Amino acid sequence: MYVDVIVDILSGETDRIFEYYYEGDDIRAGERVIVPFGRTQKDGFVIRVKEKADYEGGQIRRVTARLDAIPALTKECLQLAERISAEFFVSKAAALRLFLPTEMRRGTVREQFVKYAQYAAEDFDKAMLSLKKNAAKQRAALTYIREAGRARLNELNERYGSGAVTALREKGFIAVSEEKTNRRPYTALDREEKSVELTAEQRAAVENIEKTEKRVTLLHGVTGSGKTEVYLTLIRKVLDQGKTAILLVPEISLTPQMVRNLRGRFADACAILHSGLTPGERFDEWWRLRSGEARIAVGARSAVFAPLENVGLIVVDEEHDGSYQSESAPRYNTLTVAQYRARYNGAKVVIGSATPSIESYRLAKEGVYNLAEMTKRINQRALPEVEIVDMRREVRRGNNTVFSGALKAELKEVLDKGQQAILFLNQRGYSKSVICTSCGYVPKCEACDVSLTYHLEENALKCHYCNAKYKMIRKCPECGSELLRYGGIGTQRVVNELQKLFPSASILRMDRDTTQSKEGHLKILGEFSKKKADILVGTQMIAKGHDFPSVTLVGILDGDMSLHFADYRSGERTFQLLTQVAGRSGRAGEAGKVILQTYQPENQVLRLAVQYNYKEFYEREIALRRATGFPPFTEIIRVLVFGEDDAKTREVLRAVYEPLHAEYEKQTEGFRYFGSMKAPIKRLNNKFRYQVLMRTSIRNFRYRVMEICANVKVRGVYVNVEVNPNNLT
DNA sequence: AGCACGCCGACT
DNA sequence: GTCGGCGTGCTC
Repeated sequence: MYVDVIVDILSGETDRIFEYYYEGDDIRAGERVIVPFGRTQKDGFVIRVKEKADYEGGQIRRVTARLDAIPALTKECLQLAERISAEFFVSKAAALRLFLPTEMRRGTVREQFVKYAQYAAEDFDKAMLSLKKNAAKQRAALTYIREAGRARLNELNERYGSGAVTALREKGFIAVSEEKTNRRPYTALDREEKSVELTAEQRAAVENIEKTEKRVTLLHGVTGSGKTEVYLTLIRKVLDQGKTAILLVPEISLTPQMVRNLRGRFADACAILHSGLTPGERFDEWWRLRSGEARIAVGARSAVFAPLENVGLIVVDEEHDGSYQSESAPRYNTLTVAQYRARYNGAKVVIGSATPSIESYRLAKEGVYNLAEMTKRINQRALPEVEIVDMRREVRRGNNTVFSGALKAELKEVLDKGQQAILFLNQRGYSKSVICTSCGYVPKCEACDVSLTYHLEENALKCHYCNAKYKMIRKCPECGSELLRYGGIGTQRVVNELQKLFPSASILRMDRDTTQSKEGHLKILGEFSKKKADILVGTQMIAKGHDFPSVTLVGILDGDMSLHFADYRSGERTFQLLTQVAGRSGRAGEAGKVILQTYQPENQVLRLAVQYNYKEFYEREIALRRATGFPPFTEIIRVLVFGEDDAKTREVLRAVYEPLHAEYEKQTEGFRYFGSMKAPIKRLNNKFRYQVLMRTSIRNFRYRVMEICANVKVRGVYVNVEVNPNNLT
């Protein structure tokens, strides 16, 4: 037989089919093989098996070895990889790699075996008699193993000493066998089954989703409306039909909660896939899915590539979350991949959120997606009351700390009552926006209505979407104040100031630095929920999905910071964030309180978030997008060209720019913006970076862009094509 | 991505 | 004279 192979090399030059010969007809598409390549041996993916060869340019060489007992990739994976490669401008090898955990490729991780001792004596009494008088340990061990039938060898060794156990083995009274074990993550999260009665609204949502002919359902349910229970019910039904399911959550920090629910309901039928597992755990969980032992995959975005067959349902929880877009190569969009998989399998996709992304909600409103809504919280509990605190007034009063008077007072009360509080602040962005702390003014681009970013080298403010340059301001043009502030505040500083304010309070910090270790999120959250600390200070990672019954106060220190990110989605992100954060307060019993500190108390996005008024927010936002020409009315396409050699990189930039510009000239009216420039980060990892940025309403223009970029192949210079990137760095 | 082939500068 | 720099071409 002949096979088409994609060699596992990440280079544009080699990213095409190479043909090999295999003696025999038992080789399958989807297997991984070792093949001779030039004068080396390389790993490769068999993507097709055929009777005759097509290659006529020279000798066809033989496959050196086969790597998989069962093909690591299914037919579906192969097809999907092909589409992903075409859709996201990713090489075929890179797309194929997505389907395998890294430890599969490196081969460093093996299956783990555990030795078991088995009772093997023919006649117990005879055996006992044959033992020497002083061999008390051996007698005890033999008696034990007869009772137990079998036991782990190392456990037996510990109890009776390895000498005695070895002696029994030699006499043939016990036999030792090896068995494969699965390394299992989060064993601490196992719990008993608990069935929950669905509310009328939840039942209606389930029915709605089951009934619809549409592939995708957007489940829009307010915070606390019990979306998880709807997912679990749907998964149960899908499993009952003999199918499998994938459940995606936005971040690793959220998996434990979901795992707890799933383990309770489905025990070992669920497997976890994400980067926080140890290599051994990931390897075993992956194989449990591949072999059919586990039928539900849970995890962050990469779990959409779970090696399941016959998928009946893909759930994307918190669908608005930015982490579903892969920001580093290979770039892909999880929702798009989920839809491909669903179409292939005839499965349904359910995307859920309390604050859907503008794009998704629009598709639902237009009838492309099915829409299911849940408007009531379970237990009818009220959403917490949000108080907006005007930080400009604090500044005027001479309070230059990050805590307003109101927040301090509330914190004191919480501490006195022995309750808990969460203080939330935004991640310090890479880009610095400017805000007037006297009046809340933020400089914005006149053309794009996006916050400007301060560039130190040029001492200027720039718009990242159209490259417009503005003079840096020393004074606020609105109120003349010189009290301008750049960027955000850090968690460390907040903790320090807080400790000074409340010396006896115990404070936990949760941010990227403190959650590096394995299951670090879990540890911090665990400590906090066990009430080992009074106050938890953190960035957005604490905003998501955790339940802390005794938290009665949530403070948002810089409620408008996310509004000023240099991003057309900053309004959307802010609304989502505030809604989520507020949802952390008062989840059980007592009503919670939320304090939102801001320099722009009159801002409409904040107002609507405080009222939990998504629909009005959506109407406002979609009108704004239409007016300013941002997605979903246009697509932002960015071609990033980078390389170590500046001159060569510029040459490549020219080579893509020129044909693109010709397209632009042909249909200028289809573009909102077109230009080329240095990337906002001009040099990264020793590489010079340039970009062509465009905003166009021409449908499918991205494919034209990819076509053009695919034609430019220069060694040492890399070209990326991104559509609606989450950040422009 | 590797690896070899091939054509120009400073060394035993 | 040659050792070795990295530009270019090829891998079924």
